[in-house]
Amino acid sequence: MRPLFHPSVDDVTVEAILHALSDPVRVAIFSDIAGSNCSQNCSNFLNVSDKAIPKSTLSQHFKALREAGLIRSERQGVEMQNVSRCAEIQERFPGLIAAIVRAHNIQLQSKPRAAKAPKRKRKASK
Amino acid sequence: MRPLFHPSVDDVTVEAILHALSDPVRVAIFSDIAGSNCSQNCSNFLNVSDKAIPKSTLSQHFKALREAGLIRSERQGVEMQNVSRCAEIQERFPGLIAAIVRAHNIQLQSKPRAAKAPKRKRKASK
DNA sequence: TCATTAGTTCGGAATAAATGAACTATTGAA
DNA sequence: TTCAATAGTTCATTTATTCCGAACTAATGA
Repeated sequence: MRPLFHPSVDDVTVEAILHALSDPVRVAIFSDIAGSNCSQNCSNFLNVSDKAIPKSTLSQHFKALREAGLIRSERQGVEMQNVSRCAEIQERFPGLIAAIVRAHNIQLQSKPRAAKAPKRKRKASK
Repeated sequence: MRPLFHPSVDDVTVEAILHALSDPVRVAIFSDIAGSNCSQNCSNFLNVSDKAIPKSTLSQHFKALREAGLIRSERQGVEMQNVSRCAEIQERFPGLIAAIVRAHNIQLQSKPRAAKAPKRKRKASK
């Protein structure tokens, strides 16, 4: 199997980071990984934000985080260990990750139930 | 014409903000609006990041910024004036917007030419 | 070797974004 | 008032992304 791609920190873009963390599942996963000092495997997140997530979808979410430069994934035996790359990103974009994680926590506290983005209110005419 | 929708600051989500600013055109527009103290109309941005943007697309970008709670748009005569809602968001998510704008500026300085995702195989000159 | 576990990749359906064309609102001039 | 110009929005169609079940790969242990 080809090795997983990890961008150099110099190739990491703000856009990619924001896009990766603009998904409620991914920001929850990343926030968890970044907040723990030990590495986390994927299967720990088969249930995030109170709903089951298919493992193929989970895998894509991890890929998005990885290719945005937010995490580093390394196979360790039969499972994958994921650690955050906060320290590197902090050097390139000081305060960015911390501010996002902090804002995410504030939101969790203010709205314990609804963490989703505002959906379209209008019904499609077709 | 139905009035433009602006979410209450309490309904603003981190996800929506990050999603809105994960697009290179939108973050450029927002950064410009947030950095200037006078309001800006849409047409000022028909050329952003060295490429022409169709006005229908621009309109959608402004809508995205507006519905994420990042800007407030008000018609003034024949044109639309846009101001940032940084102050409100700062109260809800302290430091978030500032960190993103700062990171965006850092990226502009480090890569004055390529602001897009790293698709092409270009030698990284570090 | 085979079974199990953990994750990736593939392919098609569902969803979202980009944009030319048509439309709406406001202003100013005739 | 009527017409033209300007500034944006909305619609409809094309294009790109995302989701997720099924099939696949890699490591481990019996």
